[in-house]
Amino acid sequence: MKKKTGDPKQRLLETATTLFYNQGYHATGINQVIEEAGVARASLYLHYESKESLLLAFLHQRHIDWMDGLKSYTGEVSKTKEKIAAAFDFLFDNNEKEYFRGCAFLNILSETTDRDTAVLNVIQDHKKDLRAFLAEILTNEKQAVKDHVYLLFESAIVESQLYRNQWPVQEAKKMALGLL
Amino acid sequence: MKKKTGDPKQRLLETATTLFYNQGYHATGINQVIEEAGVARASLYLHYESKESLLLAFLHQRHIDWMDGLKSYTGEVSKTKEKIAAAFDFLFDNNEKEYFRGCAFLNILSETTDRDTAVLNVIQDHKKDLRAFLAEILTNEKQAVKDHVYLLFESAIVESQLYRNQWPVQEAKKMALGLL
DNA sequence: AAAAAGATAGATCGATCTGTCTATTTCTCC
DNA sequence: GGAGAAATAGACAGATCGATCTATCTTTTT
Repeated sequence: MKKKTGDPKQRLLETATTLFYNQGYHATGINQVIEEAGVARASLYLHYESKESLLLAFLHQRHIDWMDGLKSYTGEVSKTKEKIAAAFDFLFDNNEKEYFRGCAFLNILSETTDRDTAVLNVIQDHKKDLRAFLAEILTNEKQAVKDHVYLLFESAIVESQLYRNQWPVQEAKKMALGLL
Repeated sequence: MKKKTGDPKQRLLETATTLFYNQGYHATGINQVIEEAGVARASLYLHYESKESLLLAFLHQRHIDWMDGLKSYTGEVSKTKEKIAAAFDFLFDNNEKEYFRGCAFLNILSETTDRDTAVLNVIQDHKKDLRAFLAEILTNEKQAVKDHVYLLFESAIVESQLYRNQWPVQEAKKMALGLL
């Protein structure tokens, strides 16, 4: 029993976020979640009907928070190139803050089969939103450039997680800016 | 009990490959492995000292097989551009054969924490080998181009898994060839 | 103050988990 | 055919899994 601030539902979501993100979904047991959230077992099932619904709640909240973070970075500047640069800087800072744990959605994707359609949909929707957001910044660019920047952005996330190093973010940033 | 061809050790590795790759490491239990391999429980621990060592054997074999497959594609042609095109074609065909299950190494990476140093090392070594292999094909190109192609190659894998669609492979292929 | 809702601890469920062990059978090789 | 290795089935251990349930306590609302 650790946390004690906020209401139980909020603490469960926060704890699940930390655990699912840092050790994975299947590697995290419900017992650990309730223990670290300081919440009774029955309270979990009062607010979430199953472990999977807790996962969905986590992904949903993560999408909001992550996109908000990204928007706060790109919103600080006005030019297209600056916004793209800011987007990569967001990845850079995230890596520092979250110890190169990579993309929460892609990580869960790896644990997901085609049968988990609800989970798969949330993940795909998140990436579609991200892709649309980048495309809007690049509104005056050709579709090929929009796609290209998106693909570099994605590999920056994955590869920095893989190598536990910022070089993919910095390289991908240079390449993306070079396309504009 | 399903498989019955080949020796038990081989069947265990084949079954573990299928299961770890398609449903994930933590989602796969040892019981399912031995049941589908048609092998006694004791036989598993005769050949592999733990579940993790079976995972390491899977990753090791997968590295060999996957790189062999890649080399057989690029070995068919002689020009640099053709080899890069062939590398992306390999991804394309892999997606068809393996139902967009993506990169075995990146999938396991998502289930791996910093404490699993043995697993993490195998994954990083695989990607280093891949990167070196692409760099060798691009031996006459600048380092920035080598890195760029590598990053596009990686996102082609990840994004086609995400969308269950070949467009990222085809787009990344065009972009990579456009750099040369 | 009474009623309703929220939260608690903890027992319990059946299933599954990784790993060990024994005892028996099958195979290989000389 | 005989010795030794390999493989087998299956019991077993001890822990954990996700989920349900009861019964009690606390908080909020009216």
